Amino acid sequence: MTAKKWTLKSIAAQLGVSNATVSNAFNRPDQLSKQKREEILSACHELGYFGPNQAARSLRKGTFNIVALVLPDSVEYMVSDPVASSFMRGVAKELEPQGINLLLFSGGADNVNNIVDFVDGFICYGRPRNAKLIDHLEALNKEVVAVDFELKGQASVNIDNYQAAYEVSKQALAAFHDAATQANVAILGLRLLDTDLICRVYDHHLPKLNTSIAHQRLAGFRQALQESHIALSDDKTWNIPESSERWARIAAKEALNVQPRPNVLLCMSDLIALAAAREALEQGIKVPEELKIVGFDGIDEAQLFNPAITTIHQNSEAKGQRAAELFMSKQKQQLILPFELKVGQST
Amino acid sequence: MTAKKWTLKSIAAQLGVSNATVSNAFNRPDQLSKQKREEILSACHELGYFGPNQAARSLRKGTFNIVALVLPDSVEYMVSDPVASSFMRGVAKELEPQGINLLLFSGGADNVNNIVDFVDGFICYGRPRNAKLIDHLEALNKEVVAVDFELKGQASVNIDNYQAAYEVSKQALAAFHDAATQANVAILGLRLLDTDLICRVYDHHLPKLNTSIAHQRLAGFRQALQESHIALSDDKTWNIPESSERWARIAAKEALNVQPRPNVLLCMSDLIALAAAREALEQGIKVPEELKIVGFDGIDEAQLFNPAITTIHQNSEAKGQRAAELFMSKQKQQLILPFELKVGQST
DNA sequence: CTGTTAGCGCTTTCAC
DNA sequence: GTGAAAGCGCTAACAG
Repeated sequence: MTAKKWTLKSIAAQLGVSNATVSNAFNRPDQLSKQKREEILSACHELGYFGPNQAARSLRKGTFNIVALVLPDSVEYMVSDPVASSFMRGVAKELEPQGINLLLFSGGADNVNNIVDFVDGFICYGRPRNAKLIDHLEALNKEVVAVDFELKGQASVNIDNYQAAYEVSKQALAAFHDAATQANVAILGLRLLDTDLICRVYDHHLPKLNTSIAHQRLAGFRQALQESHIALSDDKTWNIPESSERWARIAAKEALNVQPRPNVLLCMSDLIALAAAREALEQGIKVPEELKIVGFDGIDEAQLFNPAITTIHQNSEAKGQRAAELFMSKQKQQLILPFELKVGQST
Repeated sequence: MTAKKWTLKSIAAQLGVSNATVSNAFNRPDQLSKQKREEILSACHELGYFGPNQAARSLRKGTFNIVALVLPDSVEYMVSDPVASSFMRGVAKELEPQGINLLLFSGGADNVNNIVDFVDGFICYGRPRNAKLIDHLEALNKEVVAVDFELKGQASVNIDNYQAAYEVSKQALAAFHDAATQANVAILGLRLLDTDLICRVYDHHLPKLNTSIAHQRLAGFRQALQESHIALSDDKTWNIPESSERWARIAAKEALNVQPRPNVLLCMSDLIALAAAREALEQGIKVPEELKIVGFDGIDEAQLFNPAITTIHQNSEAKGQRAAELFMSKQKQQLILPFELKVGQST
């Protein structure tokens, strides 16, 4: 016996009251006596009417209790990244108690037309891969919070990636200060280029540095190198399209095969640093004696690794919470969150 | 200049055609000439009308292109689990190309009222923590796919957890076959009990074994022990509420402090097995010589660990894909997926 | 406190 | 091919 499909109207008729009364019973307790309200609610429960249809309600009110979480790329890329996961956890932690649900959306899409009419707004985690989508989001007439990048006229949450990268590379280079050996640096970059390829990033490939985290970090690395008078030839920077063990291994192999072999690896994520460290150890290269490695993010696995990876720790969960708060407050603020240099045994 | 907010009606007026014509231009190409259609579409684009409002359209049609992914517990618990993430990746991989979006929903909720009117159905990853929700989902008049558990009258995707647990524990016990030493087994269980506590699972705590994966695995472990004539006293099984390093460590500590110390640890997830292995190594216990450890799931990290964890590998991504396929096909099938015993160095 | 009603933006049937 | 109109299920304003 499939339950009869009630509507507010039909249930009102059944109960012998007007539909406004039923609506009020569910939405505006102050509009009717407490007793009547409970009478109605329990009668509805009895009959199997669980409240006003949310789609219709939303159409009327224009609010949805759904927030779209826009991921940098397709949903499937993202979920494997522990940093992104922590971020999501933070967002959910803040939104769930408010009865707000999360809709996952791919940053690879051209536009948000399919979902824009179902959501109250967007939290955008990282610069979407599809540039069209960015324009679209800027033009949008809905609440938007950008995380780890900036969106004209919209709120944002960031850390100072430039400064963080600067500090962590300083740390990596410190050992060479008074030593006989010269630092020989390679950079394993994450999404420096808009491509799916693992490849070297020659200067002529690289567009003008923008506000993406990859470019900011690169600028920080370079600044540190420059201050230490260390040259970085333009065939010593790699692009990795995705923060995964497999891809990072390949890039690490390439970098470690260069002669003379680099003795410093600046990595744009801990996952990359870990992969590089594993590769090095497998090749019998001693870390940190023969090779110093730094990462970025501060994931648990990198701290548990032996040697623990020197890195920039950022609290992704807190970042998610702040982003959600910002979303709900509707303030168009630009938040800069703190980070922390964590010195491990890998430098 | 915020774009004027067009509606189908207003745009039709603007273009001097009827609203049916505009609607058809977007939804039913066969209802008007190709030329007229393109005329209309490009005029709309020009004016900044991106197509019919999806909320209104859904209200009318009753379809949404949104699927709710119901997680076992709050969204924040789940995202950190690599197995769950792979599953999600599989689902997304299948749904995204179809233009179907994923709405995340917490299995801790009482009911799906807040979202049921926005989605075409539910993919339910693991038995929801809240039992009320389960009843609700069974009664629902929408497409539902249950994963890693069963839901009366609904489609489902599973592996044979009982058999898998049986096989992996056989493997753990193999070494004791002709050896002088007796196997001394402890079980680190995942969500055996409906509680947030880390605690021993005495027989009188444990409800009748049900179809949840934890109970199925426990039954498989026990069967293997029984066949090998190994007693398992009822104070040697632990409940861990969540598959995380931190919680698992605590349980592992407890288990390893028991005198005489167990020499076999049957763990219900790789994350737990990893935590146990780390704890053991820190205590100077040799794995596998003094302690054999097996896990469950087959995550990368456990394979990269030294010693590699013996485990049951299941392809979570494929599981997600199959679940999504099943959802779209609307068949009420019960799928059983294969698994694979992976023998590492931990046994 | 209750009942009536307009209308959120759309799809679809029906007559033209 | 087009246009008029009903209605998806609801909320909120308004009059009683």
